[in-house]
Amino acid sequence: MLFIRAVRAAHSAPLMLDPKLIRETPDVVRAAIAKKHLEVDLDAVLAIDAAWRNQLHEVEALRGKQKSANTAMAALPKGSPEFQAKLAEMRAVAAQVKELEARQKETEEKFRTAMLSLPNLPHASVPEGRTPEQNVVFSTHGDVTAVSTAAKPHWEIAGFEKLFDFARGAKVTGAGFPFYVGDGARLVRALLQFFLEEDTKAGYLEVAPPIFVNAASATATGQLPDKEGQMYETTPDHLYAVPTAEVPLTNFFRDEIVDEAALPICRCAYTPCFRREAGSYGKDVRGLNRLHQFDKVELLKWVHPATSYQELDKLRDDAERMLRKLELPYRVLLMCGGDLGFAQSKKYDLEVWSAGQKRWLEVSSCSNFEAFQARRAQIRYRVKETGKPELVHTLNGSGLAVPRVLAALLENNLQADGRVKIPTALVPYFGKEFLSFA
RNA sequence: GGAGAGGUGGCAGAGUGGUCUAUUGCGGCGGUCUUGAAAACCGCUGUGGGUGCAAGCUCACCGGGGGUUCGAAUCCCUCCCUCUCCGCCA
Repeated sequence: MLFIRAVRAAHSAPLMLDPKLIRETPDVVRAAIAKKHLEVDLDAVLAIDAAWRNQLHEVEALRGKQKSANTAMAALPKGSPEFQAKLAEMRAVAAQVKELEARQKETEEKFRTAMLSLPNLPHASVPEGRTPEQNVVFSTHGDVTAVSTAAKPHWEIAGFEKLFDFARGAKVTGAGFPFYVGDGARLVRALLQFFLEEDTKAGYLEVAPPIFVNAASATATGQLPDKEGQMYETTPDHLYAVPTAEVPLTNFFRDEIVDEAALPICRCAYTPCFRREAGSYGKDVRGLNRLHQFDKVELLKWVHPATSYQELDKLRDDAERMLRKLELPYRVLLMCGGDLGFAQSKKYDLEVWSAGQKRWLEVSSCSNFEAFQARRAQIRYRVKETGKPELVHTLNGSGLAVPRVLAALLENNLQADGRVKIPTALVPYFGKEFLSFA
């Protein structure tokens, strides 16, 4: 039932790539898809497209016939023999239209489904590569070796379970839904406040969005139909708990035309994020590394296509700045073609150094979607010179995700006496200089 | 949750089966007049698809979906949303 709804929403939505791009320069599209190391039968898509256009022409010709017959019949007296003759003739045409239209709609649905299988095309600056190992280390910040001797994984810190109560969370809800208690809760609140203040200072307008969305919204940002099993879904209203604030935020301007002068539009939003993480059990799930519910501030931009890559650099730097202020060592990865998401044109990952686990934790992912999401969500701006609407480019990135920043902070700042030193920039928000597990 | 009223272009607001190719007004754009502006007057006005080098031509769109009919903004079914009143409630 729900699946049908979702699919219907997807098909009524416009396509994700410009069909003209595929018709006119199929080789460019083929090369771009190859860079993402995805298997797509473009020729099949083109064949369906050609069939659909043929059928469209047939239907249009018949509809034109109906239209002119209409005006003719309107001028004739109802009972006249001419009227009767025309009526009989048009009865047959109507039946034909009905049949052809049904066939054409069927083909159109096939075409849309095929189009949904086509990924967004990677930007020219995206490095070649198939696996995560082939991502490029774009930059590294801070000293990774300095704090590594005394550190231990955060879940092994004495008293950890008092502030981060996983056992009771599991009892009350399930695994991956911890309670944050005392200084634990206080630190979460301090980080969120810090992030929102920093983002607001950087020019992002704060928004508190709904944390449930409908199927149409989830489809526009690409959660549906592909990732349906990754979201929590409500009964009986069939709403989805947001996996990220990106979903409600991006949909804010869905089906709207914004002012060209208003671009770039920059917004930030805190929401809890809900992810089922189906299929990821047993892997990197200890402690705060991977949760079903976590807190995150998301950064989102709607920009003019001409400036979207400069805006991506700025967005990435806005996210990075917070890690610098928190004095956490981190690195920036530039994702290679094979590790880029389906919808992204270019993506940077920010990874914070986890001194106790001795590994990098992803805390932000900054992406340019170009017009991919905007086409699906029909978000456009009016070009002043031509007066015509054009698709905006959308960008987003975390700014930042709380639990992994928290994990790194606990591990990197653990003192010999068992307390955790709060970074100077965070002290005004936390209210004290040390977090205590006692 | 109950009862009622509605949903039409950027906005306001007509239209209840047939030149609707959606009346009109406001706003916006262009022009005439003017030293300049205002006023007045004249013209233009949305979105998407297909086709074409282009001008253009063509089809669809009156909240969404479906149906009746030769023909639907208009009639029927269904879903969504808004407003008013009642009830409940943080």
